[in-house]
Amino acid sequence: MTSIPALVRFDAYATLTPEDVANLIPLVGQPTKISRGEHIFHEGDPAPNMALLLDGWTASTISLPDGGRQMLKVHLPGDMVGLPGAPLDVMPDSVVALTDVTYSPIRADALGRLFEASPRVAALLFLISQEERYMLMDRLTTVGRVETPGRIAGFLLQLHARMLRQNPGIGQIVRCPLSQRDFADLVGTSETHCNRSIQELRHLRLVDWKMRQIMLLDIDGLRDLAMLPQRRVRRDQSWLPLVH
Amino acid sequence: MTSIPALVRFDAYATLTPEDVANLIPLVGQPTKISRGEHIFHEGDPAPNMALLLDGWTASTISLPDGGRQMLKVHLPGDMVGLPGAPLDVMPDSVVALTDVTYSPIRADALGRLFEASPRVAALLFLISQEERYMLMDRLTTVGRVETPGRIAGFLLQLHARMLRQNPGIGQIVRCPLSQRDFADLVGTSETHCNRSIQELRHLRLVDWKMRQIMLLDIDGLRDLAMLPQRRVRRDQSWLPLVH
DNA sequence: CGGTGGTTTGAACAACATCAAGGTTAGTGG
DNA sequence: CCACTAACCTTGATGTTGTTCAAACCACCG
Repeated sequence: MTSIPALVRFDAYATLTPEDVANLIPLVGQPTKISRGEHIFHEGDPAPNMALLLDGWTASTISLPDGGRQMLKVHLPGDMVGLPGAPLDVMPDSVVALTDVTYSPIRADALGRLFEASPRVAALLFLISQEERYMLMDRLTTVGRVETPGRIAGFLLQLHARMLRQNPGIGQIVRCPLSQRDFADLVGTSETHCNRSIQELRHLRLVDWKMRQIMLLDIDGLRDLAMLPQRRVRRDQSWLPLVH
Repeated sequence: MTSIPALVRFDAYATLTPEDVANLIPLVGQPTKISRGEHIFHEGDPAPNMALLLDGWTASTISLPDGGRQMLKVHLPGDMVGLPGAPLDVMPDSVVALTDVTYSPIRADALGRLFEASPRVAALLFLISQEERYMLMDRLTTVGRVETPGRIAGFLLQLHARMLRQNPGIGQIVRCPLSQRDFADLVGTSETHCNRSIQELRHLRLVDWKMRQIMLLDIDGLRDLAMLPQRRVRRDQSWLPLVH
């Protein structure tokens, strides 16, 4: 593990060398602070608009003309936001702060120089992007094929696994700034039905859910409901380019 | 546009130079043929297992213990499959041939050499991965927040846009080897309800759908139903590394 | 003490799943 | 050309899951 918490995602597959870290430093710009509820960018803003989250939580959302909103992902410190907009003319999603947030903008030309300076870090960025893809695939699967309690279980497990990787020792407790309204937007259901599904999870003794503190009482039971296997990352990526 | 059809995805953002093409050639192995219904790989197979689709259509699916199945994406020639499994120990999804198929395996070590040999092509690969992400985000949004006819509309529009990019001149006709059962698996609904939703699209004069030939009669109407904007890729990616 | 944001409940209604059957089409072998 | 099969499409009936709207409840905060 590197000593820089914001780079946790990069050393999931290989220990970052001092050279790797030196190559990553120019990527991130001046830290910026925003308050809960403010946006890093809105859907429709000119692309690219990328950032590295340093502190706090954000959420990526897409809004619909009928007032509906799909929450695609919540981001933790160390996550990068705005990357899916890189190929496009305008950003496809909005990123809103769920807490007070500190982030660093990422400039596209700095990204270009990173690819040139370090094939190895570029390959790590490739792996991180593929991670985002399978996590989206898992969420599409539960939202498409599983009933609401299972969708909630699936999201909770995915979030818990991510929090564990970045902060081992949280145990089975998920502390997060998400309201039941937010959970409904995450799993694609109404606030009312989300509330009743949470009560069902409580009644099955799978979770102890009070306000914004969720204790996972029966991880295997939650996994059965979500109907998805646990994903395990493979740390030996022997194909990765070596440091020059 | 390069003259090699299987590399269409790569020159969406910048014209591939002869050097770029030369760097991509070693990536792909011996072409392999399989028949409709056969798999390139199964979920649970050891990772990585990557390939470049040369001819025919495939689909990526995740199966659930209850017998359900979510279809995540259909792949066209030029698409790469198996990339989301790269960070993992086992493949998260299966890729099955929807037609007779020709593909080339992609070896991980060849991928590593590509990152070293060409920062520019590596950056193109980064952009392609982000494209896959926003397409998944759009699908998660329609499946989560839109009713079945709109989900079908959204998938059709996305597929049509992809087919147009790789083969301009198909007009408004989508010829594809997908049954209504497959469409149900794609949009997360039952075969019965999918059939009734297709009839609704027909009745609204949005599509002319017969067997495996679908004519999009009213693209704007379909877009209204799907409630998603058209995504436009930005070809001027001035941050891309230049050829050495 | 009156907001405000969040959670919980009820009741009526719409969307969707499930099961079962019938119909249609394309393909195959005689 | 016809009989037969398999895959696919279509329809009906019934029950469940989820939505919508409205209101009550609760904790926290200025």
